[in-house]
Amino acid sequence: MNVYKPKPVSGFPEWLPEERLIEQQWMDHIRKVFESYGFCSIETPSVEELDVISAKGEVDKEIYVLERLHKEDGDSGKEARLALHFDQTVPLARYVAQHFNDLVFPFKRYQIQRVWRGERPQAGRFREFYQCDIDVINVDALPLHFDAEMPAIIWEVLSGLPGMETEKIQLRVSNRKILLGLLDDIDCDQVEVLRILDKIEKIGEQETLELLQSLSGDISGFAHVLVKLAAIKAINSGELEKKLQDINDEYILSSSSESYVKGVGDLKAILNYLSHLPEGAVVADLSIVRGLDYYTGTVYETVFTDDPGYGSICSGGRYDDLASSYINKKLPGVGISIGFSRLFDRLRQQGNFDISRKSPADILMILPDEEHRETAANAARILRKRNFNVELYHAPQKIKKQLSYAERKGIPYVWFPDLHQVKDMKRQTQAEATPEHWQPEKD
RNA sequence: GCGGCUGUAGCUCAGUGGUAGAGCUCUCGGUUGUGGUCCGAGUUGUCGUGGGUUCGAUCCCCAUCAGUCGCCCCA
Repeated sequence: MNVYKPKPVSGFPEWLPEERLIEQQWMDHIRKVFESYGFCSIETPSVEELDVISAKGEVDKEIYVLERLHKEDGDSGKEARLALHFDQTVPLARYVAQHFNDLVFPFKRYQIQRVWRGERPQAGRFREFYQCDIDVINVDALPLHFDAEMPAIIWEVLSGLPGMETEKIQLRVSNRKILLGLLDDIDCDQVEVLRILDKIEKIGEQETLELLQSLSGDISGFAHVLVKLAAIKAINSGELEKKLQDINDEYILSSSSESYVKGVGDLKAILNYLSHLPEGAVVADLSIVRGLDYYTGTVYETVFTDDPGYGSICSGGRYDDLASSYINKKLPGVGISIGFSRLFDRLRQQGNFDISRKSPADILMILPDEEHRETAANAARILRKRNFNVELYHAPQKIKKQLSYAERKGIPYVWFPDLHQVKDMKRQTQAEATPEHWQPEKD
């Protein structure tokens, strides 16, 4: 016999039932918190036309395109090329533009879907993964309060996830206007400068400085100031103010830049709005700039405090006008996205999950013999009506075998319909019970 | 796309120039209807793929594919 030996497809994760059970709990929790802030749910197709994804110009992302196997040679010119979306922001922009007249603004939506990126998989990096996005989009102008609401929601979501109890995380906030404002008068490649400053935590201040000084343009004389700025971390607006002042005293920043002043002001205001969160939950970190080019103001990143190198598990920011490629309106927005799969897989590998239950069943109904099948089925029906999940064992096999089955599946209770008794597998106790009145003991 | 490491049973891995092993898992049993422990028995592999060296290769060489880590980039 020749069998095809399956191999996992790298970067396309799948979980065992016990892990999937936790994953579903996570999604339920996330949805509940999002909805508690009034966000509504939408779902967009897995694919967009390639023209939509590349509307802003060239696409340097690793995007999967879809192709029909039986496509004929002449077809290619007629059909729009389809691509799997690599984030949920571009589909959102298209969605908002398309349904503009039917939406109520500010439009607050959440979206929990898979996205695809054809990058090389690594720890915490997949080619197919879930993102949980929330965004607020408004017409013409969007209040700054929303920039502060994002981290508050995320903090509530993340700190309430099963398995996160022992994890320390930190939301880092900055504003792109701060560094960009200072770079305005300087002849340099701004994107390249930000890209280098973004690495400061990884490569250190010294190497960051050297990289900046190796750039062409007028940057080298200014590099040490930028490094000092990017190194700033502050847990509240007072500390941020002070640290900026220190640098200003020493180097006489050209803080006359309108953009710089606005960026600092917005960032301080956000920190003040978030003062109700535990200290250190959200910090200002001026090295955060984010790679995506559409962010224009506030930017977010989230890391494990003890392992920032794992990468951001939740990022986002503010954009002035995302949908300009699709509609002739000004639609500013702010959004943030939980890297669900990255976060989930880390906690899974660390063994943070209680994976004792491999089935949603609360009760295994024993089938003692064929004569008791009706009695057993009936008891199961009554219990199901009372919102218990009940599995009726499939064959009148030895009790030993049926119990072993419950044990292996992690089903916490076993019901003996002939004896009118329930066994608590964990406590190893067995007691009389009726399907109409039985209640599990509280933990 | 670039660089390092790896590729042997379902899983984790050992091993030798002369056609392979351990642990775990799994299945069954340990008589009279109550799981996890323990004991006993049993199943499992084209030693990633193709070529070369050799009397002979899973072990040496080359290529290739796949995995993995780092870079790039990002959730």
